[in-house]
Amino acid sequence: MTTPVWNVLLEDCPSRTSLARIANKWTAMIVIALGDDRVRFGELRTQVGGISAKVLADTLRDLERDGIVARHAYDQMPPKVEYELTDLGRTLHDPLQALRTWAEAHYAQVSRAREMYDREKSS
Amino acid sequence: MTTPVWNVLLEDCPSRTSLARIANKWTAMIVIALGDDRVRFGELRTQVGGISAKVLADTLRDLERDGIVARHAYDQMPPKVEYELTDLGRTLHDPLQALRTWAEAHYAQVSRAREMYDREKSS
DNA sequence: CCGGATCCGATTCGATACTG
DNA sequence: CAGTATCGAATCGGATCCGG
Repeated sequence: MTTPVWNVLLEDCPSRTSLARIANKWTAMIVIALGDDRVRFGELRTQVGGISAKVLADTLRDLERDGIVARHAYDQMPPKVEYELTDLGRTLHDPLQALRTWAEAHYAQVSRAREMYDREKSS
Repeated sequence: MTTPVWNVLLEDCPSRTSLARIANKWTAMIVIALGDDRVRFGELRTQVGGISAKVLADTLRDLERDGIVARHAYDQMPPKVEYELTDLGRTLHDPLQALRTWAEAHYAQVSRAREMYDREKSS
């Protein structure tokens, strides 16, 4: 059995679909917010500030489809649904947390670069 | 002097703009393709398979504005423009390469999860 | 309370044509 | 060669209404 070697830089490489899923700000925020916990939909909605119910539901469905998130629906009224990372999803936590750390740690520098760029271009 | 602490999970935190820039498939592919080299526009275009000239130019401009990429334009005819990562951009290489590695390494598992999900949902 | 369904505007993306 | 301009197509994202 041969194991194909994927390369996301190649135009039609299917692995690009999984890069597209994880290299996404909503995915990053949701995976970070989930961490090691089981989190209810509404709680997730408050933890990921400003996300709409639609985007949260859509992204969670995509992540569930890709085996990154597990959905636990209780048969109750009112409904109660919890989400958590699968084993596969947990392997994503550190890489995405690294992106989050980068974004926060270097924001000041990025912001200064933007101001400088905009000042130069307007002159 | 106080150093503000950013948190991308907060709705109006400005650091979210920098997360949005880096948690993006085109950004990831371009930063990976640049690596430690100076690369011409056209070469970059072939290395990042399937990217259109418009998207490549737009993304490079955004990355230049954020101080992640440096642009070197030679005053020649025909034109010659090279791009390379800045020091800031180089700090992004490993985190984004980690995403690329994840996407390639786990694609098979993701693909199986998708097939299973789709089979269950259609029944 | 947790979504699904729908509509709609905004943004992204891609193909084509063009220019210095 | 390295873009820009323009134009649709497609995707993303938010608001609203609805249903269990």
